[in-house]
Amino acid sequence: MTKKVVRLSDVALAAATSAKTASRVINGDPRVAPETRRRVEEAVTRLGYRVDLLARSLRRGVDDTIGVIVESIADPFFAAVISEIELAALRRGLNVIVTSNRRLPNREVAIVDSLQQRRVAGLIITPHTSDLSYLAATDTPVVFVDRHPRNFPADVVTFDDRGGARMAVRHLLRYGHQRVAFVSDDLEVETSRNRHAGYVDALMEADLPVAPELVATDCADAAVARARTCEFLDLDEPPTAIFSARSETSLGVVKVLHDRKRTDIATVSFGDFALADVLSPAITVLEQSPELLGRLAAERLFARLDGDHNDPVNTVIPLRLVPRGSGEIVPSGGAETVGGAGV
Amino acid sequence: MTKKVVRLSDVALAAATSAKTASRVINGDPRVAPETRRRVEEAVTRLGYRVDLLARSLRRGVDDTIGVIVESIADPFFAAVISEIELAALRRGLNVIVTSNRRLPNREVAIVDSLQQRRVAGLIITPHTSDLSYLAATDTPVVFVDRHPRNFPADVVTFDDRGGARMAVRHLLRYGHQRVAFVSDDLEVETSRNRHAGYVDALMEADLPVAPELVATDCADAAVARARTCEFLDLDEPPTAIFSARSETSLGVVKVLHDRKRTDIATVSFGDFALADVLSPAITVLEQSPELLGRLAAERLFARLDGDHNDPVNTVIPLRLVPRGSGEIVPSGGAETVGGAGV
DNA sequence: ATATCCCGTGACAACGATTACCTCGTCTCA
DNA sequence: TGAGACGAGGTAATCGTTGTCACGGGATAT
Repeated sequence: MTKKVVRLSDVALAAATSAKTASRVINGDPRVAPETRRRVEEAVTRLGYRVDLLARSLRRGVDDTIGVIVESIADPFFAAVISEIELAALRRGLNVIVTSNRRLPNREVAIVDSLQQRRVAGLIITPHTSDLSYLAATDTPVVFVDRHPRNFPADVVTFDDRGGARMAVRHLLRYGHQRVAFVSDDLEVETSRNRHAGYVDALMEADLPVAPELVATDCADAAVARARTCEFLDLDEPPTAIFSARSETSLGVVKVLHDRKRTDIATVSFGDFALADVLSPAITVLEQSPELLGRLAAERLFARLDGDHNDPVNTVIPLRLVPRGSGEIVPSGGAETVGGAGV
Repeated sequence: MTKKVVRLSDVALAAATSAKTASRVINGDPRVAPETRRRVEEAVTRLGYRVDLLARSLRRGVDDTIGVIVESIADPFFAAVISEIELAALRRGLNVIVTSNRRLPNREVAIVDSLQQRRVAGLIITPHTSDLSYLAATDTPVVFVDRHPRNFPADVVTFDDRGGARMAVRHLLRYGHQRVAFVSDDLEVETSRNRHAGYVDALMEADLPVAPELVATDCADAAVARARTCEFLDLDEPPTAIFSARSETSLGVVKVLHDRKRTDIATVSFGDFALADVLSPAITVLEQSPELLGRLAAERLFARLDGDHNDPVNTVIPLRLVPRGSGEIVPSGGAETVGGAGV
């Protein structure tokens, strides 16, 4: 029933040498006589020997694995990040263990612990809300992506959330909008907070008030974003433009605008998404490359693995506004209707 | 610099007992005196002890981990599958190692080996093209998802690809289409093959010929699908309907139809995708639930882990056609134009 | 000619936890 | 009262691999 697993000692026996020498061959140690090497290699292939990575890692003290923690694996944004990290790891011969915190703070800590208990070589984390500062006392290299960790300095790779949001809202204002709505996730999440700040920045610059009824910061998913967008449209003075701070929420906003045939309302999305360019109007987006985020994070981590002991590095990726139509719509209806041409 | 890690023996020492007893407490063995248990627990928290999972797994012979292999982590379909598997694993206290084969046959085998070398408790695999039949001789439980393995029986969870495709094409034929194009990935991939078979089934039933110029089976991604769709439209006798066998290709098809303002061409997509219901016309799809696929696969694997030794089970998930508009468009232009009303 | 060094090799311990197997009282029931 | 059962706990072996150290012998240095 249970197959007997081939051990290194079996190989050694078959090759008429010691386990240690067999180990040398396996690990490419040059100090082995050609003839001996040949015998070991022959035995390895004949017996179908394969290293027990658990035993090796236990002995070595570290595992050839990096742990990645994101918020949700199913989110296309994080999926792309992960995929890129995996590719980078593959090139370096490292395995990747992916986990998601699902926004549960205690799970976040549990995952980090569990990965450390596996002796991962390094970690790439999208921090949620937990205080992970105890990681600083550990010798596990950690790189944070998309958000900063709380209470301690570390390598971080983020987007220019605030600047990007400011740019997006400025863009809308330039087209004459006065009532720009803001849709985002909870401000507890750093990215949302920063994007909100950028939104406020742009309004302040233009001496426009921040209208509370136009700010929805509880959109954890597209469904909530839909509901909030409906509420916006039902206001006495509805917004003439909507800035969605996340592609997930953009899906909700766009859905409602189309259902209600209110595609006269301008829209800019923080983050591109599939088909954004196919809709009519096509959606103007702030393009952020999750692939780049993943790649830079992996590079940073690898540098640490290679012994880089310099101060933490803060990498900020700039964003690009891609005008496609929805963000270049000029205001109509609303307040203007009163004294204007009407519909 | 390097932190000294707390070992079980340190805990035992602090609790004035033996490593074995400390181990008993850690593992919830009931045969420990309350007082001793308390001392150990106190020592554990005070010293911040955490099990070395590598050592534990080495000794136990298996790791509390399941390995998942998909084609691409970035693909929303697989991302959803993975996410669901991870959730199921979480509930069972198992870790998940996710890897992608990236369609490289040799990488596929390498990954399986590497996971086995980690002594994973089980595997969930989307097989690509490699012969993995050697897994049958292993005692690692394996569940295949989305496709069947080559050359050996095993637990498999798939969708009703052929039946679904047949249903979709029948649906189009019912609306009067005579020239239905087929867009898919390489037929080397089993799902594509089955969906193509379903397409042929439906045409044969209706005594319609399979026109080679309307069949594109090389669409590995949306970009190729776009190119092929363009070619379709440029034919002397273009199709009046397109059946896209994968949501990834659907993105390409839809993009071209919109760019060229040819939304008069009917479309059905195998697989739903974000915003499919927002486009105009909204896209008629065969709804397949990657979440369900993931859940069922996990359940199957867990059953095996729990000692189920019955014959392999073949689970086929039925599909549902969701009419949204694009699949209910009646033919126009093309051959009809000759004797018809014209545009 | 003797000391030194390197090469190829192997014996042995250690990585950290668990399992198999005992010991030693105390309790229960005949 | 004696025998077995049971509870609590300990000792030593083991999981498979690799780092440490030692060793014999030929080559090189002095």
